[in-house]
Amino acid sequence: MSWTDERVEKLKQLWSEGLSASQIANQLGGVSRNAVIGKVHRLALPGRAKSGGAAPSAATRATARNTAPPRAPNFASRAAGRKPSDTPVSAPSAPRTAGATALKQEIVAEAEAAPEQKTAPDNNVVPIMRKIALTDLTERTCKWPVGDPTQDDFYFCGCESPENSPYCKYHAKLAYQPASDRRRAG
DNA sequence: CCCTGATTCGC
DNA sequence: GCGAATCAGG
Repeated sequence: MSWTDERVEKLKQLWSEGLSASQIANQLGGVSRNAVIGKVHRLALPGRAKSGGAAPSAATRATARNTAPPRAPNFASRAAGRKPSDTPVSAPSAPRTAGATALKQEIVAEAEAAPEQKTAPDNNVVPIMRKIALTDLTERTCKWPVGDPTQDDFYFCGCESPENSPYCKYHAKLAYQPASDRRRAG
């Protein structure tokens, strides 16, 4: 994936809105958080403000950096040692499309299509809902939507999900059940 | 462990 | 220019 004008614009926008690099990487799709940070630097965008008011500036950072120059393993090849844990993964609910609007629509659709949540899960009480916000979702948090996205009490499950699955163990079952079974599993 | 941004440097 | 590996820290 390359840095097209549009993607750079999105990057600038999200970064200025205070989203973290990993969150931006997720929204853009196809890039790692490192890529985002690297791009931010190349664009010379303002980094995240440091402590209170005092200006850390170059001096402080330079000093801190100086403490760790002797890095450069350089033995063999780094390429060989690279771990391919950079799975794009592309979850079903991955944005990828356009802006927040599209994202929200997608979520709404998903929420309406999937769970029947009921007000009383009853004997079906799910594990532990961390009740996290959209912006707190990561690759390993359950992205199961709970409630009405247009309501204030909407949240995502947020449980631990197995790295590849967009859902936690429990919600993965619900999500991937045949529609016929889902009717009563609610 | 999870996460954050910052930097270096092979590509 | 790009971004993984790494560092430094919460």
